[in-house]
Amino acid sequence: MVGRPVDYQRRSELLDALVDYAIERGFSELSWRPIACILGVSPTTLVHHFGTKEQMLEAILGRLRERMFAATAARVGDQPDLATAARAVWARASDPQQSAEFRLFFAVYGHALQAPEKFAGFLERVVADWMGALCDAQGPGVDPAAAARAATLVIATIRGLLLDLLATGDRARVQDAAETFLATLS
Amino acid sequence: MVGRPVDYQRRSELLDALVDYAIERGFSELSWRPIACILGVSPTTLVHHFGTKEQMLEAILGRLRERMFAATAARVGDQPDLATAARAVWARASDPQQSAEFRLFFAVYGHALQAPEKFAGFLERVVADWMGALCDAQGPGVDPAAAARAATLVIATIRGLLLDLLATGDRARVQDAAETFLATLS
DNA sequence: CTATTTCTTGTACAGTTGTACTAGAAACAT
DNA sequence: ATGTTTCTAGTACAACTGTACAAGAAATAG
Repeated sequence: MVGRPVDYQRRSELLDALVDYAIERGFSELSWRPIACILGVSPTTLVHHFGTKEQMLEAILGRLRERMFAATAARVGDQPDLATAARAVWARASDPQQSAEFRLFFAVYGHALQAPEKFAGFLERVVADWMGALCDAQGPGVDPAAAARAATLVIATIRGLLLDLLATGDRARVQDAAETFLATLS
Repeated sequence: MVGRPVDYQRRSELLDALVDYAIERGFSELSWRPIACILGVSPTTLVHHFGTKEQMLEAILGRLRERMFAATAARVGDQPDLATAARAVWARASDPQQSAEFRLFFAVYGHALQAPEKFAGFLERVVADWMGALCDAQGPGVDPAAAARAATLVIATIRGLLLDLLATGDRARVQDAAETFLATLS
């Protein structure tokens, strides 16, 4: 006998709702009961689909990373060089519509830095994913070390400026600095 | 009658121990009982000196900021220009001995971005403090807008590179990028 | 139909959380 | 010494945490 088949789509839909919830309410508000209440299901249902809370967190971070990386990698992939790729990344990152998403991103980042064992998957990819995309954007002819150097600087500067923008909301000053930086790339 | 005087020094010593504890154990492990256990006092003693947990957090963040800013501002103040000031800041920030401190810093930063009301004091100063110091380092003769632009970029790049270094541990690549950036300042 | 497995829910339990309360010890002014 | 205030500790409590368990409904294969 086979029995009722596992409903992977159900889990995937719940996971998307979980990520939305995390973006809205914040990383520190991830408890079974409040989440279940908002999603309109019972806590047991979430436990059934995601196992332990740690596994749920891992699933949320994975899906969040997929979403964020896919949204920017799509823009970066088509760009001819590093400068325009960096502009595309900054354009999306500094978009007010994405601010909640990036606030969650930095909350997870900070949390991960204080519990590296639990967030090894996140920490391994949080830089590497973008490094790959931004090195590719520079074309095959560039010296690998120089490409890595440039990509590292682009990632760091954009993230640092984003930290500033999200903390202060001083868009004029931060955007001014961003354009100064982006101008040095071309 | 006057009664027993308030022991401010006692509170200050406890606060320093609290900051040490937070740096060691992490921002998410700040509960009365575990802290009290490590400090060798009763939870009630902490409640007596710091009131509510929210007030304790505020006190910890304030003392942490004092410590970190004092340690770097001392180095920055004596520097003749922005380039050497930035080098001094980066030298301290990337020092492995300070890694736990900065891990806590970014954990708080991420947490604050998702609860701005609760961490208004932190968010107001997290950029402004350094902006002031780094604008001063450029001397009085520089155009204020240009100075703000340069200071913003220095803060953002250093923090972004630090995020990378703490996440990946790839000191060679990050230090390489840092030197490239610092070279553009002079 | 039956058997089997998944899905969902409600309940229960032990551990942790912040904090209020009580009470004694300690330190001051008079 | 007395009165008053702070300091410290112990206890208690209600809320919340993750998660285990039991039971019914739903979906499949035979």
